[in-house]
Amino acid sequence: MSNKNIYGPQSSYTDVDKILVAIDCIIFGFQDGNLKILLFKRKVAPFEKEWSLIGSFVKVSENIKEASNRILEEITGLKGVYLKELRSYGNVSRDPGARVISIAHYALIKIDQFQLSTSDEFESQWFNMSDMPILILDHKKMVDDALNKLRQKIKTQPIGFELLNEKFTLTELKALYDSIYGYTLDRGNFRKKILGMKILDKMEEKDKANSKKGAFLYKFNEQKYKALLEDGAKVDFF
Amino acid sequence: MSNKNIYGPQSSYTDVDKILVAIDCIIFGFQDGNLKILLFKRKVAPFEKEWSLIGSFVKVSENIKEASNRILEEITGLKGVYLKELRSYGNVSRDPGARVISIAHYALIKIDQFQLSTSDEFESQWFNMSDMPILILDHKKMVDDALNKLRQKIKTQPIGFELLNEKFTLTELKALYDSIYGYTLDRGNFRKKILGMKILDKMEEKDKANSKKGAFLYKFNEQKYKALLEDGAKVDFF
DNA sequence: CCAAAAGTGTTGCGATTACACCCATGT
DNA sequence: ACATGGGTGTAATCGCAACACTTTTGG
Repeated sequence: MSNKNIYGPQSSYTDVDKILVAIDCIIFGFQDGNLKILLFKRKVAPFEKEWSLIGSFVKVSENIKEASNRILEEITGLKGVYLKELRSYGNVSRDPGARVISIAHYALIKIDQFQLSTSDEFESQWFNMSDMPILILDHKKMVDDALNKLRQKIKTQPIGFELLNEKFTLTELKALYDSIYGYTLDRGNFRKKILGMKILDKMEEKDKANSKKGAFLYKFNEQKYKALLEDGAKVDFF
Repeated sequence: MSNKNIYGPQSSYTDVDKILVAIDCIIFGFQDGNLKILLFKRKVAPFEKEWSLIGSFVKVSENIKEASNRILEEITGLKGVYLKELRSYGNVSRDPGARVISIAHYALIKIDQFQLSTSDEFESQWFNMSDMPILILDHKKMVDDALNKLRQKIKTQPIGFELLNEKFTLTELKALYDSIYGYTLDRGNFRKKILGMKILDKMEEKDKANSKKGAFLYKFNEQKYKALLEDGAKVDFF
């Protein structure tokens, strides 16, 4: 058995293959009770007029984290967006144009604070998860994987707030969970549990957009949440 | 704002950077009640005689999954090993030798079925997690991340069995969880819960290695486990 | 006979579920 | 006054942690 390809005596940095590395972003948003995804229509061949995720190649001189943030900022104009690595997609044949390894990332965006790039270079559109168009390459698989990751992660980490405005009602928060999970939680139990965690600050104001009575607005309190974790409490959202 | 770097009209496959892509493997094992990791001593500069993970560069002609399996087979001689992507490590300065993006993978191995490669090209050794040596580059970070991933994943997926022989005692299984979590579970509650799931088949034989009375051997039954999932049961190990 | 590991039983508490019920208010 | 969404209360149930108890057998 030869170990020729493993790091070791024979290995060097000069006689090995270099490969194109890309970042593709699954951008999630939430509006009107629906989880949404931001997609882009390609204006040139190949795949002209087809829908896809947004992405870019990684430069030799930039970190992966820098590359992913660069893309998101160029598209949304927002800095400090919630952005995490999903996983890599590295099949030889995944992109007929060239051997490209894509490291997919997913982002959670507050749609209200977001406005599409004024540049008209790209045609972009928010889609409900339920009526997404066909996507190029393996982008559909990336979206499916990202949604599963989101479902899993939102159970144990307070990331739902990344999709809502700073101030939100409990009804909105529950609607967010409902739309991500794809089924309906119990109203009463939801508010008891979430309020019981004491990581939300109640505002004075009410939001009367959806009811005559009006619903109190809340803010996520990161300090209280971190204090919880320090205490070694097991934090489980729904 | 320029979108020059984003996929689009100006983008092409020819005028962008190519980068070295590597796989590094965190190889876990379990023996004598201890979670262990397989490390390798480099025999040449740079980092001569220092400990590191095993790895290799990805070839243009091979899928990432193929590359990771190739590495593991060359080292362990085993096929079909449990092997999953951890995440990518892509800082520009992580490897002083060159810009290398590493996609770390972690493997779970049944140590008893494993024997070190007869080749003496590499010096390798199993270490308890508690007395690992200093590792090169960002390999320590990779190991820490892999351990956290393992702790998290073993709570919801039946992957512990990958580290044990096909037949094992409940005491061994509990010791595995203990060593991964770093604290001790209650004996009685552990066996009640795991047996209650009905995904283990009890053998006729007993293992008398660790007690006069002898402990029954069990096998993981994948079919029963999958049936559980089909039923939509929420499966939680400890 | 007794130490030591394997295996079983019991009890109480806290979290979760599935509801039912009140509140405020714009039309 | 009533429909509608907001907000609260409660009883039954489940799961789990803690801990005590029994069984087996080699030395």
